[in-house]
Amino acid sequence: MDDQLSRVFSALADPTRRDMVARLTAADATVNELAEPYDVSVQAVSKHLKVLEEAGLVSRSREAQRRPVHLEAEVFDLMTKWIERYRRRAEERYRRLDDVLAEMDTEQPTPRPDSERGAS
Amino acid sequence: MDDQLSRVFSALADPTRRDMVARLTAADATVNELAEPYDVSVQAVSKHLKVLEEAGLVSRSREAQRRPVHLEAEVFDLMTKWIERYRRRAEERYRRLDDVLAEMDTEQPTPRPDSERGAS
DNA sequence: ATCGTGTTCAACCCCTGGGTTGAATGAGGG
DNA sequence: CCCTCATTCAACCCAGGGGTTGAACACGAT
Repeated sequence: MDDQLSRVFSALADPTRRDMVARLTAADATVNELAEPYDVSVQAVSKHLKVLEEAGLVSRSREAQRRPVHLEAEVFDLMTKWIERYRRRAEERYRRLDDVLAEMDTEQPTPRPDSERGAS
Repeated sequence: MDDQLSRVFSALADPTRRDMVARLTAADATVNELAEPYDVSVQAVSKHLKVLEEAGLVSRSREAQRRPVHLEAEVFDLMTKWIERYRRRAEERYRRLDDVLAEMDTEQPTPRPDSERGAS
């Protein structure tokens, strides 16, 4: 778990953390406020927040003794970009496949113009 | 790890699996083909595929001895929907915040019309 | 200085995840 | 029928994740 994208996906793989993110879209909150609905210890929630913070999904300021948690929406774009990029490719491929299938009604051999690759 | 959203996020939290998905947008592939670039055993890759399959990201048909792996792009929408939903809320909140800040130049008390919640 | 509240650190437990190797199964091809 | 290739199952190892409890730390209030 080193790159940011891994951290973000991993952070959101946990239902509790997703719920926290969901709640933070409504308003900033403190650790204790966030912990209240779940029946786990405050420390556990603090750990969850650490994960979200290291993923860049959340930031914390200091305000008296409290450390309000604030959602950072920009990181969502990182995921969206990754997802859209490959979904687009996949769909494009299906489009090509349709073309191929359409051609197969008329022509025969249809070689394999195997396309470019891309890593994460 | 029970619900599908968790499985999808969790599946994509692994760089190797993301890379497989990326490569599968170009063309279907067999387990061995997929395993080739990585220096892990074929069994390990087979396990990765199982994870992707259980997340619904991938399907496998049978073609002679081979079991070509095929990307299922629809599941991406599940994530996109979740992400967009909460990003939208977050942005809307910022918009409201701007309004509040603008009002603070003129008025004083500004109560807290705390908004609705939503779970995963 | 002291207390109380909010938050985090530390040590520990247990279970899952990703990796390994070795053997089993499936499905043509000789 | 037997061999070979592709894939999966099984057993195991080790690191890390999520949970716990108990102590420490950081402030504000008294």
